[in-house]
Amino acid sequence: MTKIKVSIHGHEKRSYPTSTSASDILKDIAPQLFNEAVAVKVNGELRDRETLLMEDAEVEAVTAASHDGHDVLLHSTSHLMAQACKQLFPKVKVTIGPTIENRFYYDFDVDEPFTDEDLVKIEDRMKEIASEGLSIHRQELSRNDAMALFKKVGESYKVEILEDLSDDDTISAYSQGDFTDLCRGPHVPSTDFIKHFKLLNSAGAYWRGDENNKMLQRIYGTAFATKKQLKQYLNLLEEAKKRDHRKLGKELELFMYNPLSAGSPFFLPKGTIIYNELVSYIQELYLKYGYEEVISPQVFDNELWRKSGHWEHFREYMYNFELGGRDFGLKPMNCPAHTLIYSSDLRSYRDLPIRIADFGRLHRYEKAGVLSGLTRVRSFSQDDAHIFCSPDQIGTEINHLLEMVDEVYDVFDFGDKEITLSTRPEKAMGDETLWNHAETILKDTLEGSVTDFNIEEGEGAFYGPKIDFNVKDALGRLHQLATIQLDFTLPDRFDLTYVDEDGKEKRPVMIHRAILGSLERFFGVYLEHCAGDFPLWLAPVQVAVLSVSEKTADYAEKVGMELKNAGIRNEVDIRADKIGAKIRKTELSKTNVMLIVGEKEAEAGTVSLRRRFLGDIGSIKLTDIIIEMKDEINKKRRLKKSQK
RNA sequence: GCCACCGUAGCUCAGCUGGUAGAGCAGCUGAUUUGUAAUCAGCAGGUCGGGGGUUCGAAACCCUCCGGUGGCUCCA
Repeated sequence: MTKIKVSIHGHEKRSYPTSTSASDILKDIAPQLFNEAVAVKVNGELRDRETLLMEDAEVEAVTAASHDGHDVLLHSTSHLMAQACKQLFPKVKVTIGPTIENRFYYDFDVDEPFTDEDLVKIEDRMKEIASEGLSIHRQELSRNDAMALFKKVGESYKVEILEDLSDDDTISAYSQGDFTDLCRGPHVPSTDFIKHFKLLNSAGAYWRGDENNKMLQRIYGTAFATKKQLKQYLNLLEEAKKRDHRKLGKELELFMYNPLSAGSPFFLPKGTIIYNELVSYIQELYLKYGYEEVISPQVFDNELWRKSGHWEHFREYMYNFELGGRDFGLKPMNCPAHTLIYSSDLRSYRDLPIRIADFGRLHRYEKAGVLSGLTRVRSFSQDDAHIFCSPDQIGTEINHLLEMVDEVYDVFDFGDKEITLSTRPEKAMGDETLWNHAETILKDTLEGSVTDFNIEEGEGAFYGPKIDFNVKDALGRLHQLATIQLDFTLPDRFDLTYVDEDGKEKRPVMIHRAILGSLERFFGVYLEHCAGDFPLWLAPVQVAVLSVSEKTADYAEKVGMELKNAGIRNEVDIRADKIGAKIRKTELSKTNVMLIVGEKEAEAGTVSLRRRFLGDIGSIKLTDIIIEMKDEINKKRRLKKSQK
């Protein structure tokens, strides 16, 4: 019998007969890992634990604690759900059941949509099957055999999937008890590895995401290796619900909606203060980074949109109307307007780069079903700007932008960010040399100034490559905010030129960029990130002045007036309530600073300072606290988590 | 747009299988004059999302419209 040499990372090499399973080797070399391993990696490739080894190999135990292992567990849980579902509803047809971040789903073709009670039933059945400890087997088969197998059991979606595969593909099916599913795997060795899971919700989903296809019923669920992790994840979902910007927006009176303009938020006085602070912060940066802000029209003759290509590509999202025999469109983007500004004058290479910024209101007719809070709206504005530059200025501009993005995310306390460079797609337009030139510059610039970034080949826009920034919020969720997109087609469409050193007309490159992105969406994301606890510079009410009794009402008013004169937004509460009640009310409004004034303070000309998360701090001179607050506001300091 | 669920007072919600609406908070009025997360009492407040239908009778059942929520391929 041939022997193979196998090692488990961190352990010595040992010899085994060929066709020994990874499982047996694990058991032999590292029994403690054997118990935990949901799968193995053989020479770095993720495999079932029962994989038979045919040659020398390096084997790694994969536990559910690792990302890969968790993925295997999630995927196996989706199979378990499909099995339970088939048992309870024999008529359902299974389709696909992949894993997503911390969750899995499975789509079923079923006559009646699932009810909440159905989910409970399915979950209960899953628990039963799990505890049976059915072993999970992989079998590889030819495409024809697989087709025959799934045809026989009436799983037409699996047959459809098989039709798309080629004869050369390795085709595998996994079985557990009475359930067999077409699946690439790998899976956990048996159903009792699946202990801590929960079904979350169900929803309709089109087969292959195409609205022309049949509507399937999708069930989402999650699973973890330990009860504690599952609980943590469920807590995270709870926390997310608590700080949902729609809920906070209502509670803190920041914005509202009305059915008469669905998808278009009304910013209330408090929300408007925040919105305007965001805008003026960005305007400060425009001064620093050399941008020129403009205000451009809201409505254009559709001739503009035909020329820009929006009519062709974006028409279904545009608000259009006819007046006086002319067709008009409400602008969904600022870029065409900015090209008109650019071409309104003769431009020299000495003028470049020209950076035109615009907070113009944009309107896009989003489908009714996709509207959501501030994150998906029909009316919004962006911290939008277009940079017109020569091809050899691209690198400098990108560096400039990376610096700006860093500065902004630091102010808003977004620690981690993920950067993605998307390159030339197949249906790209524009000069290929220019594409290559630009991509090289983008790559080099990113490499020079950023520690880490992903490249997504072929994911760029048809008009140019782009860099996207995803930030992680306080709950670890990713949000795409900033984007930098090169555009090689719009300058062509509008025949934009500049006169170069050699006296010849050249084509500028256009860079679309936004840092906060949509202000509305950013507002929502940031509101959830800070859970409504705004730093002082953004807080709609920066100070609440509370009188202990009506005896000090006049003094409280005086304090409020002095704050106002110092430019500090404040509210004075002189109602005949007990101080405890006023404090409670103010705490619930998440107001950062409270100044409590009683007779002692009135006599001494001081205020008693109470800060959110810190509580009673004690008496302090009003002039001193004003200086401190002004400093905190000017420096845009934020309350650190550690201060809580 | 499509599927499911939801829409009751300003807010959060109760209202069982149909018998013509209720609580807490907020609001208003009065009393209390208060020292770091809720003082007491009284009053007022609702086309039960809109429209249509079934019924002796509809917040509840049916239809329809409006709005909201979760979703609608990071591949078997």
